[in-house]
Amino acid sequence: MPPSAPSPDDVGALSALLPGVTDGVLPAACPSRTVLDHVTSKWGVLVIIALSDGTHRWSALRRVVQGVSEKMLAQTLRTLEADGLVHREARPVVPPHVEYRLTERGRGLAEHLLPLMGWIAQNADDIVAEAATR
Amino acid sequence: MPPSAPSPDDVGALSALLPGVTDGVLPAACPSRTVLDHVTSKWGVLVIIALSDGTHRWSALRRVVQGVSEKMLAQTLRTLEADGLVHREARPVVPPHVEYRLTERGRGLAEHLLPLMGWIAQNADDIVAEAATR
DNA sequence: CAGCATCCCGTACGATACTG
DNA sequence: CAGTATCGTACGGGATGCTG
Repeated sequence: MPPSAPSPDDVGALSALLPGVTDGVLPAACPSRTVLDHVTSKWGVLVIIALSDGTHRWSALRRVVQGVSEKMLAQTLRTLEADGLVHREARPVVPPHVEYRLTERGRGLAEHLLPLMGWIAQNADDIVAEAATR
Repeated sequence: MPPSAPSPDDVGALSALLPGVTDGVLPAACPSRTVLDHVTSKWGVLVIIALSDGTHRWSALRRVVQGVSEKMLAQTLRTLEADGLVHREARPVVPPHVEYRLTERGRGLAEHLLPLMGWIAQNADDIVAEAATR
């Protein structure tokens, strides 16, 4: 298969929609894919959403993000922390008191996730109702 | 919001950020969670992004969304189709010719995913570089 | 070309128990 | 209170082969 085959279809307008981001293709092994996987991990979006209104303690996060296990909450927070999206602050008191909040970078991301969540919440009822009929 | 209101951290300002969406909690079993799971499934975001610049054939999608297997591409497309986000059109010719495009609803969703992808693409290098040092 | 069926494996995930 | 440690399983998801 000749790599020079100029097909007007496969080199779409993606590059125009995501300027400087793609050359008409979404590469498998690239930093964007890694970050996307972290963010769209099972609990990533929900944790970031939960933190977008300010600082929360571990126990508060467990209550807000309903259904998350201790293990997964910890793992998700570790990943987001390593990515510089979440800041962890532990106060050396007894009993322990640990707070989590978004970093500057995390807030930048949340600015995109909040509208997305809003859209989903507005359309979810219609979508699942429709999907149930098939 | 009146400052006199005793907001003890667990009833956060989430409700204000996502008006009418949450009462300070992100419920486990609800339509929003279902749709979120569909969209943030491993290939959901990428397929929608790939379709945001117009109609694409099956084979084109496989080329654009690099790394996706036939099975997962099919499964993702079925789910998105059932959710009314993607439209499938098969032309009864030999050999088969099947086209996919976003529905109106799907375009509404893409309007939120594109900026998100843009942000990720811009920040991914820094994030991955930083995360590697830990 | 577009895709389903089948097999099979790794790991993501949850439940439980334990600790600083 | 805020986690780790350990274990077991379900399921996501890849590889292959077959079909309309």
